[in-house]
Amino acid sequence: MTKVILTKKQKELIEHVGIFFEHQGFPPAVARIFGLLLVSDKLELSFEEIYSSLNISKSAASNAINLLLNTNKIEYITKPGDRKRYFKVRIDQWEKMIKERFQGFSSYISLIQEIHDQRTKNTKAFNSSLKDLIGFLTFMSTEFPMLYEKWRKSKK
Amino acid sequence: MTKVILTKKQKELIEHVGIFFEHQGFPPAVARIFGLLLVSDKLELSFEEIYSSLNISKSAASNAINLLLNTNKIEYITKPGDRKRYFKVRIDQWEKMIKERFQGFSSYISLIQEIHDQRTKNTKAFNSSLKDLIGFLTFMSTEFPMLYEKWRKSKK
DNA sequence: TTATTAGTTCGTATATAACAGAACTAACAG
DNA sequence: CTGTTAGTTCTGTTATATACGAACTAATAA
Repeated sequence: MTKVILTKKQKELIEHVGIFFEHQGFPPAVARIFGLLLVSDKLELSFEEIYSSLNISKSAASNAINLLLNTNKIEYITKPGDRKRYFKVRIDQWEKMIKERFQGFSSYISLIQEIHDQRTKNTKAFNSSLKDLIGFLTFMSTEFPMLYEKWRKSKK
Repeated sequence: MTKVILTKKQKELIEHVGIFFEHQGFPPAVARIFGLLLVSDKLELSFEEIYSSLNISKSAASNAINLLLNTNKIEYITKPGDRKRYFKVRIDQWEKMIKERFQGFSSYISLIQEIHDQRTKNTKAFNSSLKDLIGFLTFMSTEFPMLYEKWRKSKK
């Protein structure tokens, strides 16, 4: 029972983060583990610390951790002469996550384009709204990388 | 059985659109109905046309349509001396949908802020990455409205 | 060689989402 | 009044997601 010590506030925040990530489509246990790793004072937690701190089963923890590893949300480190793995948030990957959110646009664009292309020509106003939408999303997806550069420079 | 006539290509596209909206979190039947209304030559479809064209039950259609109405994805019109309602996509609402996508950022920001504020001060690098992330998202959420204006002007 | 540790895998229970079908309701039509 | 239409609500079924717990495995330790 190598639990991580957590204040009441931290426990509440883990639930809060958990619910947030559930809304993003993660299963409850996955979302809690991610929350724990974000909130805990200790950044690198062992398998046992994770499942015992959250009162979830080993199997649930195993599956959840593997999901988080596979989607690059977390990674693990090892220590010489220690068989355990220590899991931590891949905070370095946040840029990628944000970009993925924008990437969503491009599949949105091609879907709407596909709809537009097969539509009857008789519904002019509707088709032109679709065109508008495509135009806007295309504009956004070209502007976004520039905006990103702008921010990167302003940071220095 | 007042089915809408659909080409094979249109039927396929409805499924394609359906799967896309399933990924966005809509139930299958809801996603199909939305797909049908986007793809069909006829823009305004009656209750019966919808459920019979998609081979879904009346109850499924009723619930799905109400969900789409409640979330402003569709609306309906009526015709004098005709008790039916004719449902159509609220294409005018697409701007709002995009904005909602960005609105998501602000709740993301406040969550990360909350995590950052309660963290131990001992994990400097990690905390500073969180700060970076907050800075970037804040930057994006202020720049977005400007970008939107830029597009609107360029359109005219 | 035996025990322990660090996880994984498998079978099972539980909850819930999604839909079908039938019964129902409200409005209007004849 | 009686029937019909347009849609809703209720009940039951099925499929799937999630997690538990126990058995298992592979590596190290003693």
